[in-house]
Amino acid sequence: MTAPRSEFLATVAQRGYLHQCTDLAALDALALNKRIVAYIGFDCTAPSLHAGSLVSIMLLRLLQKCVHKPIVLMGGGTTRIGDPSGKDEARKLLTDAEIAANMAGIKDVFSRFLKFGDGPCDAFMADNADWLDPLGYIPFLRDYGRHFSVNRMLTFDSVKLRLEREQPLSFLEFNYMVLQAYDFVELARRHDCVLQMGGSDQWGNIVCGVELGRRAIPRELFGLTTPLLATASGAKMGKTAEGAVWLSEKMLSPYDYWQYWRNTEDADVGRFLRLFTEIPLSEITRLEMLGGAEINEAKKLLATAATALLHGAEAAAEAAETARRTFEEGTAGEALPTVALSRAALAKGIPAFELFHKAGLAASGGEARRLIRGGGARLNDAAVESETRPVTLADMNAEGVIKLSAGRKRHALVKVE
RNA sequence: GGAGGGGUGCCCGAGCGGCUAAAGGGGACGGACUGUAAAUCCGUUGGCGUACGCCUACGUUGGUUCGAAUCCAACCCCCUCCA
Repeated sequence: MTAPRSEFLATVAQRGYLHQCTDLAALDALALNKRIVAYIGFDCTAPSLHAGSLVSIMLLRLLQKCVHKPIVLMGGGTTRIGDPSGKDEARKLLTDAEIAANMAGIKDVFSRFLKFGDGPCDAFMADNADWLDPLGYIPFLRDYGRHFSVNRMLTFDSVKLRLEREQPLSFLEFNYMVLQAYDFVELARRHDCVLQMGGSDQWGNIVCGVELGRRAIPRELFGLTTPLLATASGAKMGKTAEGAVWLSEKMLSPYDYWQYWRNTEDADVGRFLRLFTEIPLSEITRLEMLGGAEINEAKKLLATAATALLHGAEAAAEAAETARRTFEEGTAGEALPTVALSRAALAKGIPAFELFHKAGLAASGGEARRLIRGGGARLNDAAVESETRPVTLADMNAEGVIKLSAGRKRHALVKVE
């Protein structure tokens, strides 16, 4: 088909958000003529979202910028079942209190990216527990369950994967698809929502909703998915050694968030700039042409722009400055993780391995010892020779700080409290 | 309900009475090389102790044995085939 003409879909296509769409031409025509309402659903399985959800978040933000109306659907009800898509095993069931707490954390993330309110394009947050909870199960099955062919359901990847791997799929999980489809219909009825978006792993669930809309309302609904992101070398987005790249500063500092983007692989820079920043496309085209070491400039822009969207321009600038001081000047910046020790403890001297452990640069004393033995530990930029070398007040520099490094990238500061 | 197979470290997976904190691979971390990239090569990879060492660990609980991840019993869970 020809390129989309609506501002929203044209941008979606140009910036790399588009994977599949149920009917791109018809949706484009709709988006061209009127304000559309679209939603993406989010699980409440963790107290925050992580970088893996960022494509979806940015997509809702883009929708709003194009003067359409985004709905963020919290899966307060469906989280009680657990989405089997892409998973080998059922996840453990969360309590209602955990779900409520997680929901609060996720709301906080969205408040950074979307404008909420009562205006025509203001974002709006829905919770499917509102309609799933009061729903009696038997009437539900009578009205909607009959529209689902098990044969058809078995052909969807999410189900097929489990069956092929001979992993059990409980009847409860099997229901997830039906409930998510029903969410779409309910949002269409209540809020005139015509489009559901999501990651490509949600395609089956989304198509189910579109089909249910046609049969049960009936009404033409649309689905659009984003590509499932992996780095150029195949690693999953949003995961690092320490775990997920969380979008909450309580779980991942702005500095570490900045570092995550700064360490993007060369081959991903252009793609990530398009998806995770709002830098104009013409500028991105120029940036991704940079070769060799120059591409590092593009990575810094990516890191600062992405961090500014989430944590604000000030925190992003501070992270950038700390990184500049740490890596380019070889000194230390304010945003590095810090441990405070009592003057008395330092006066007495602390074995180096213990200090590295305390500073969070090693998970255990043993790991710290191995780090030192392997030559990866540095104190004020000088290699630590002995595992038990006492670290004392005499090691403090002029600013009263001791800088610890594990490898070239991980640093921490020790201060006297 | 019957007959088989299986549950091992972050993950996969070998081991099937002592030499086993447990092969191999993946991942991760550190080093070299670089550009805070990728690829490659090298090293490390349960906890605690400076150290001979101690503690914890092979689904759970007991048992046999000088000694068990390895043998026995019961229980829990998973898979396959049959009814």
